[in-house]
Amino acid sequence: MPLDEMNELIRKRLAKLEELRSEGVEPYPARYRVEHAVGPLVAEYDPQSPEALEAAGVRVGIAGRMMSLREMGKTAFAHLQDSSGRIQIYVRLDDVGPEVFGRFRRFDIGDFVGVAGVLFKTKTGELTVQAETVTLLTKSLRPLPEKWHGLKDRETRYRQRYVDLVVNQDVRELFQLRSRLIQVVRNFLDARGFLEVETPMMQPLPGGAAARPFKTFHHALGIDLYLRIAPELYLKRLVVGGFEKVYEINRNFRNEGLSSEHNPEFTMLEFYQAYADYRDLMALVETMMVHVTRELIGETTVHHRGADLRLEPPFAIYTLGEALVKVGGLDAAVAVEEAAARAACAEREIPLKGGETLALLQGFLLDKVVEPLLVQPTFVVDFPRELSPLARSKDDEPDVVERFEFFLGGKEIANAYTELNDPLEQRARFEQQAARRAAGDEEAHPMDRDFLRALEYGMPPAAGCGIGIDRLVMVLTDSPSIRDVILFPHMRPEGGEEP
RNA sequence: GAGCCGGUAGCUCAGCCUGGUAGAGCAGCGGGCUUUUAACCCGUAGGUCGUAGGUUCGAAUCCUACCCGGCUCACCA
Repeated sequence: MPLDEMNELIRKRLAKLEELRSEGVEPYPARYRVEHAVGPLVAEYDPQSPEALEAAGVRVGIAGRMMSLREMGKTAFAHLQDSSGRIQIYVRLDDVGPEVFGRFRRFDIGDFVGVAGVLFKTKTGELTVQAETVTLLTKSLRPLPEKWHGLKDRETRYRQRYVDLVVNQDVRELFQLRSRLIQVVRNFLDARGFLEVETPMMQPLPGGAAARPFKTFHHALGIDLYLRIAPELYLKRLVVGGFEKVYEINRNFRNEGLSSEHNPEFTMLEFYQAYADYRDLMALVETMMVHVTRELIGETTVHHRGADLRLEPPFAIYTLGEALVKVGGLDAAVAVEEAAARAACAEREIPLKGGETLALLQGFLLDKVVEPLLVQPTFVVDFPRELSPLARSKDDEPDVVERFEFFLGGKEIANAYTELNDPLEQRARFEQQAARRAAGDEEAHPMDRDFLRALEYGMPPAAGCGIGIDRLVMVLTDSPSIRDVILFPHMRPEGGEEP
């Protein structure tokens, strides 16, 4: 038995389990008829007066995990928790009889219990189920963390999220909010005629972003495959195919460092709209952000790291150059001169290898200097073409692309651009990237001939946008680490564990 | 990858500086208590002090290496 730590507490519970079993009580019954969820019961009956409750004689049947226990000789109080809430139960020898009461005395905190009984209010006014019978539904063998201080150890909380969820209500609520966020976003896009699609997460060529991919091998085909770093090139193929509004919400995988803002797999929303440009998507993102915030927070102000984020349109818009100078407080020359940008990087102790272009230096400065300052909702537009191999240039300024990034709470939340749909131009961009790759830049975008073929058939003018769901949840829930918004964040495996 | 901080009972923590062989609360166990709610009262049990070495008569405590986690930095355009 893999109960590795056969400590005294677990042995005691195993002994109780065997006792109950020997008395004919099945400690792991297959099913139980649950009549009521706890939350709605509390909502409906807690406002009622004790007298009204008694007169009504409301019979209920509930089930849940026992989270506390106060035994008093011939009676006991406990709290039962189900996914909708928590309610007190009152078990009395005279009500349930000696046999059931004797069994109940061997129930433990953490056990799943079914209770049938009548609602009443205690002296202190707490809505309570006076049990007529109690049924063991699952015997718990491991003790839960302490009732008062709970589970605080971050490592245990992340590794054993199931315990974290049992014990910490705020954690349950956070992940419920995350789920609702995705639902709200789906509804938002569905209502505007977008089609949700699924594209490959295993790709022969990892494209659509610049990042190191995870590599795997398909035995039957005898080929290497890469876990996708972005769905972009497949979603655009669908626009070629005639789906004018598409989106996908799912995981991207990047084989890079872990930090409070990076998990190797993370959730992206990407959406594409034909006949729209990046300005149209800016308006859409602005509307979406306000809508999502209202739906989830109930107002348009979000408290995040001590600041009040006001999600009220119109959001600020800066060009990259303006952001560097006006927000970042950098010398105006960094907008146009490589030497000035280089000097600014050196001043901020941003490590350089030498030979960086103005565009690359500006990218560094945006990330390091400006991004943390973009706390209120802000769009930054006009990125150098060099940093955006899949984006369309501006007609009057070919070295700049029609692109925006959206920042909130000092984090990059969204990245969008008018898509490059000129197949000849796209081929030339890929060739530039290939040259960089040949020069040793492993993150230069790979040449994707099938994608070019698709563009050659013709992709209508379109714009696309990616939104980092994890980071958005971090902002909305004021979470300091991405691990707090991912149910099972990646960690180094524990040593000596079974498969 | 580097620096700093942490790892002691199931959980939350103290003890470490100033070495003498481990403590509290909760949870557990036994007893009492038929409206308690951090229930209460009496009693009781529970530990490879992250791992492995070293120094020492003696190590949770000092030293070294390693493991795991957190934070910061680097990396991540």
